[in-house]
Amino acid sequence: MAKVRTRYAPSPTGKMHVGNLRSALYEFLVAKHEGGDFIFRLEDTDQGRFVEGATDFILRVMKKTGLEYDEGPDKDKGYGPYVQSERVKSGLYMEYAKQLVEKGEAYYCFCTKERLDSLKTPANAAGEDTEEGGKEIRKYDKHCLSLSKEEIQANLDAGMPFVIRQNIPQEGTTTFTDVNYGEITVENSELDDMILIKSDGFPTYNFANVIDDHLMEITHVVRGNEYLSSTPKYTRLYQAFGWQEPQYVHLPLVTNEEHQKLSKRSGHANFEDLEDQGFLPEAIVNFIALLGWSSGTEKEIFSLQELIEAFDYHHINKSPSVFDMTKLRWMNGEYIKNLSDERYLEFALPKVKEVVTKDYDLAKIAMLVKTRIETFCDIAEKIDFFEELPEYDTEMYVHKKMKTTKESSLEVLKDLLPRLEALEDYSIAGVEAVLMGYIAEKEIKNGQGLWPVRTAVSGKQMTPGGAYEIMEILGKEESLRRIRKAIELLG
RNA sequence: GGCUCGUUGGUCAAGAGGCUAAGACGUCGCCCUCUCACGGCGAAAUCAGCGGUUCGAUUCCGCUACGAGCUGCCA
Repeated sequence: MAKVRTRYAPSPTGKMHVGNLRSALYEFLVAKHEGGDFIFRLEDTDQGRFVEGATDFILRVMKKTGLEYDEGPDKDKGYGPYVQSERVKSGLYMEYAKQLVEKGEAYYCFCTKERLDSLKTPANAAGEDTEEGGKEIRKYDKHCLSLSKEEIQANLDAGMPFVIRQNIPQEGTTTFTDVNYGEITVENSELDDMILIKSDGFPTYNFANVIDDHLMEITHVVRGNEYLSSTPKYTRLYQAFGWQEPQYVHLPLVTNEEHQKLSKRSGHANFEDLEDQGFLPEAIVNFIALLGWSSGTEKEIFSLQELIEAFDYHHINKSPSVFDMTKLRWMNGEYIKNLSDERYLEFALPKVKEVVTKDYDLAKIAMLVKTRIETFCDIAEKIDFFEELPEYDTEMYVHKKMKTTKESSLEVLKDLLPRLEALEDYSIAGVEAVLMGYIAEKEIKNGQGLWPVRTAVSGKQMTPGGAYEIMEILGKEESLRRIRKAIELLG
């Protein structure tokens, strides 16, 4: 059996959409699972939509996510060039298009935009108005197919702009097989004579795609569901050339919470947005891998390597899936917890520095929240009290479950103040010894003693870590200052 | 409008004629605990509807509803 070859062929028209990233990931996985090759090809035939820097964006994301390609613009293994605009220069697409014209499978079309538009106007579709109304012609009427060889040559000689269209028969049906969706058959009369070569001489995506996939010996075409409807046209192209079709693996759509197509505005449309929101590349990859595919086991956390081993494209879902930010957040939290402390700090420290400017042990602060955050952007609001004691309501000292009141809290703090002032070893262990010693001595519950202290030094009901940890980080001077402040507020 | 595809809890999903219909996220409760988390335990919650086929349908077929994609000299 021939070696599996898949390709990711994006158009450089913007940032990397997560839908595209998932296609790229699946293409990568299909190839790698079978020990095949993953090819990167740039489909930049639409000069109008080209966005400066978009290629770099895409390349950067692929690098970050670990989707390393075996062949690409900078890795020519004999199938290059891998950039379509460069291939255009060789006149390759035009040659193939002309081959099709020779065979009668394609034809020159000189129709103007005006004529084409008039075809689409219901009012001009004389005689077509049925009771259903709204009759609109959406297909080209093969007007130029009837042009004689002489007429065509004359038009060409006169320098008239032209396109080359595929000639699809009006009769019969076309059938193709998708690995995921099965056999699909459509009436040829439903198919439009799509343009192969545009008037600027560039091939359309549809045409270049077929030519390049064949020339590059792509065995599996993995792409979004949105191409399902145009696949029959590709099938006809392959048949017209007498080429063998690749295996098609169409992927279900990824939607937002409203079941709509993911849009740029929804916040999870592209990879860089997600990164900015504090998500790790590995978590993003893991999450989108599970959108439309399941290993069939209970395992949900997969490294890229594990995905390669487990991925079987025969188990891809058919129905669209919602991009659930809540679950992504959970998964990201799992990845954060599993990060080595070193790598965790690389991401976390910058976030801590944004909030804490005082001379505290920032790494200790960062470690306090490691199991308490889901994204790195959650850090700020959890540690802000280190920088400055927030204004707080003394009602916070009243806690039924802890059995604390303002009075009992005041007493605890007053009792503890001199003991802490006398404490030299202001470490977690040192502080703990003092606090627990006091609690034991007074025969009160841990909460009765610790709640007031933690509240006093943090000014918050909820804090990452407990009283000892916070006090050690704040240091003796600052924590005592906060305790005195509390006594003052309660007094 | 036409064509194509889809529909298992709120979400991701397993399932592939007979099961109390897995598991995960989220939600709720309990345990742990100085708070919040982590961790542990448990609960509620699903086969879109209607007809067939069958001894028996989530699973097969049809229809309806709903959703989505395509219908570009975009990809």
